Amino acid sequence: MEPRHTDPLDSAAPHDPSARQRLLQAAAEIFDRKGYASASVREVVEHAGVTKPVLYYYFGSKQGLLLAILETGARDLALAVAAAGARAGTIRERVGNVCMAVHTLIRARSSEMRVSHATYFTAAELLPTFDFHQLDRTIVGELERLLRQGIESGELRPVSSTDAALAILGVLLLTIDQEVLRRDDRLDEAGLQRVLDLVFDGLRRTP
Amino acid sequence: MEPRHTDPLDSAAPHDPSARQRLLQAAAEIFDRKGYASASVREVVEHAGVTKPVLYYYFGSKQGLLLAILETGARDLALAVAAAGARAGTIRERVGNVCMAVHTLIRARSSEMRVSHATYFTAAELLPTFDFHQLDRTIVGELERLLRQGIESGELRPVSSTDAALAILGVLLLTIDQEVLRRDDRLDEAGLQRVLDLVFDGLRRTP
DNA sequence: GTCTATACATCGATAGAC
DNA sequence: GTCTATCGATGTATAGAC
Repeated sequence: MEPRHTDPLDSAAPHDPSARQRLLQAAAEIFDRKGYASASVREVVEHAGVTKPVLYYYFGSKQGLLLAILETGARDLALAVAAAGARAGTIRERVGNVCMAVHTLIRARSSEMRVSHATYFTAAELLPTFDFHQLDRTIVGELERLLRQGIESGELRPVSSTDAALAILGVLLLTIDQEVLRRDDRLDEAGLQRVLDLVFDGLRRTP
Repeated sequence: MEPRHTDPLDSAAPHDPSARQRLLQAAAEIFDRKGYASASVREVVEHAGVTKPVLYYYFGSKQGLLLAILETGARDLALAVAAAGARAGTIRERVGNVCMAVHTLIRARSSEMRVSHATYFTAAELLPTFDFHQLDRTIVGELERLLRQGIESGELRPVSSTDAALAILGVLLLTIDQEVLRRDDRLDEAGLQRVLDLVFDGLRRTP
């Protein structure tokens, strides 16, 4: 009877392979709707169709369940960004690909991503030991790498690649925030592309 | 014995003028550190040096206390943005003033602002009835108004003022997120200005 | 592995005296 | 207005049977 919660990414389950996965999905939905702290494990297990000891068997604690959600989300986001940045094209296109990939992933996995986003910003003292900073560095690092390439090739102006990455990150944060908030006037992919183009082309009138 | 919590912005208190204010400050710090849902009223009143009935006398409930924090924060932020945008100068300077004002206010009142920010993103179902959307519209509206002026005067390119406002909002969100997360590499005012300049001048090399 | 039943703490909020 | 004392509900987690 090994404790399974030592590796929350392992998707195989000893007896009922679906119980663990159902718990993850149910938790994402409930944590999203009521907030992690306000959600009760009773609600989660009922929504997942299991009982409390099942949750504690797989995840060890309520926090372990949250941690598993954060880890899968961060892993998939990092993978999507790396894949999008690696595709061929101009730097502007490749940066656009990264932004679209993030946008798409958040839309596709909204509950998990909203839970991750909320956790990111809520109560450092309460947080489980999860290195959001590493995810940050991965994404910003990928942007900075692309922009530095663009500067060296002459496609972009010779500015600080760090500052440029932050400018792009701003557009990314805008998209993320809007998706997370489910704003009714939120940007679709075309709108995201328009704003991104503004950052590349500038607002100032060139004389 | 009128219930005072009908107007959370009223700063006058019947007997002990400091008790209400001390509760607001203590709550901001505790909600910031542990999260609203995880913080207990016991902790808050102890940290404020009062007893539970005092809290319920002034704010009616734990949620009423949160609401009072959100309202003062939103009011002051809206006032700061309006004042900064009204000052004379080029549009680029005035937009810069707005961003700096937001940046300054968040640094000065970090607990309140972090609590507001976390609430903004956490668990719509749990949220008190607070119209964050109105604050959003105020800030974005002010940006859009300024940018439209800049477009009409010829200082800026003839782009969509809505898209341009979103591009600037991205820089603002970047600043806010960094301050809220207390990142050690977060932008100071000079850095914020550099990123803002990049958005005005563009990343692309102009041929 | 998964169940029933429960232990045990803590929560938000209030009653009633002063 | 502010106190002490407490209520009733709910929380996470676990013991013990199977």
